[in-house]
Amino acid sequence: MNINHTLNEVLVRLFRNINMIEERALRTGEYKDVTTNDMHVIEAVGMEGAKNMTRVARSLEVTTGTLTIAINSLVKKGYVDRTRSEEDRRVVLISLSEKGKRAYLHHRKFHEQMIDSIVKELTEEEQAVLEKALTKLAQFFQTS
Amino acid sequence: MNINHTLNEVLVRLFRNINMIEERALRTGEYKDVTTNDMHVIEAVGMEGAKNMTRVARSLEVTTGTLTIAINSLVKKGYVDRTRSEEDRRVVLISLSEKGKRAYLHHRKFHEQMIDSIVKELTEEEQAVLEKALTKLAQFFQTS
DNA sequence: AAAAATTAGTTTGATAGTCAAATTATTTAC
DNA sequence: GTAAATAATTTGACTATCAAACTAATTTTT
Repeated sequence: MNINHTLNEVLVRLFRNINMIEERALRTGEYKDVTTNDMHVIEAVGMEGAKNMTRVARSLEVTTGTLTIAINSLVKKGYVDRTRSEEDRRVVLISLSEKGKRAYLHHRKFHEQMIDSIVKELTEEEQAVLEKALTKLAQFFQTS
Repeated sequence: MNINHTLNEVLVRLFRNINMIEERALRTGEYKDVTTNDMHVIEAVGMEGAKNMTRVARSLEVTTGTLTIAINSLVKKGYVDRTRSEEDRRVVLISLSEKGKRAYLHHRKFHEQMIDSIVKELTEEEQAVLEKALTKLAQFFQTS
């Protein structure tokens, strides 16, 4: 009961504030103009060369219309390059610009620091336990 | 490295999908018309009698203008009652209607089930580790 | 090879959520 | 009793989202 209560408190606070928290941590210096949403798009576009709109939209679980709007803004801000495919001229290829790649790595570093700050306090056994618990949590969400 | 990677994967997935997931779980039956945002407002209004706009807005970290919009919608949907204070007629008091209270409890039950489904799979030692890790995570967010 | 169907992406029209700044109504301070 | 402060709402602007209409290009059918 007590542990449940504490866990619930922590989880509720994390869930409620997660976007705000992450945004606050990420929107610094060079990346002031990147929203959390922009960052998710940047992550989905990824570092491994160009992807088409449909593929990225599907991975983000939004419509291509929604992605078009997001990409318009990211192109204007200079994080994403957009070109038409030569093989199939219906297809639009999007990829990260140099600035976009820097933002991607900045974001990834934030995540790595976050994980490190947790893991470094735990023994190996404890780490294994944590992994098990989080996997359970992810499963709960997938099936409910 | 390996554990770090797994932890990152799980956390990233949880963070990215948290709103969608919670919304899907909550918008059922009687509560089809409640958005995640509505639910956060309902939670902030709470069960312990009337609160004024400024107080609730501050606890949600939004402007009172934003809260006014949200409350307009929740009043229209029947989840929140709005009255003017008699002592100070500038003040607007908001509280949960009966329907609002039911929605609040529905939401809390979701969280409790979630916590139970995690905790019941873990030994007491394991529970302690999870709590420790999540507390660290919350601390990381508070200081970064 | 022309017409029809499909596919990729954009645009449009609608809704929700957000903020800053202007406005209204009321209370407090001098 | 006027001025200042406070509480809330309204306004105007922006982002995010979807479904549906639309445009352009490719593939399939006949």
